[in-house]
Amino acid sequence: MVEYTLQLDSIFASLSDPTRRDILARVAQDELSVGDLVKRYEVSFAAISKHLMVMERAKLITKRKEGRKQMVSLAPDALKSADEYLEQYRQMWQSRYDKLDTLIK
Amino acid sequence: MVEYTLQLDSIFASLSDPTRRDILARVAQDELSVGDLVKRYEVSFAAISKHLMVMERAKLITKRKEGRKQMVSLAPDALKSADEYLEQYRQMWQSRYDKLDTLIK
DNA sequence: ACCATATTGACATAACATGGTAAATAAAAT
DNA sequence: ATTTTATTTACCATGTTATGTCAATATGGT
Repeated sequence: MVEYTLQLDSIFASLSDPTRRDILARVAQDELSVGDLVKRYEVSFAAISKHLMVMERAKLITKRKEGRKQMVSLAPDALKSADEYLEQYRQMWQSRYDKLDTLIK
Repeated sequence: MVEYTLQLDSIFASLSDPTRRDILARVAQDELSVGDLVKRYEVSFAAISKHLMVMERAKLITKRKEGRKQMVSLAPDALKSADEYLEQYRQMWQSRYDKLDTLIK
């Protein structure tokens, strides 16, 4: 069986690393260069560059050349498919809460 | 930096595997034994058992002993923290759409 | 007690992830 | 043209994951 959604594999794999989630949160606020990001972590330039590649493959971020810098920002609709995936389950626990609500009243 | 949310690490890591997502979808529908699940995939009993352990650690599923079987079901609130995580970003792309909407009108 | 069924544990292995250093590339500044 | 700055690649070590086989354990049926 197993769905055909390779997209989700890479998105969720990206999100499973705390450094990458942190990077995502930062670039969602401001566009930042790779070097800007490196300054905020204890790891090497190369390590961050690799995290960014993982995130770019998952289409969570986009890069834009600006002179010799690479500016990183949140991709439009970055987390949309992840969200759509959760949607189905959201309805389940929502309805569970609704039932609880009803019981309470 | 880097958040303290180890919970999210294991949830997203769990979801990054298509077999595990598929298992989740199945047990969200019905409670199934480990053996029932094994029948649906081409991999070994042990492999499925391990996938289930990963998902159990992430608190996505729960197991319940019934005789010599282990019945697997979706954990209550399984994906809630993942959903809460996405929530912040949801607002971002939502507002982007709203702006687009405004432009169109 | 014995056998069949269901599941996990131990161990092996191949693949992949992560992170380091150093070399390579690219663009800007001098 | 050379140097400096920004970033990526290549290469290496280590750790983790996915999966397999086979042994061990647990439960239920006869």
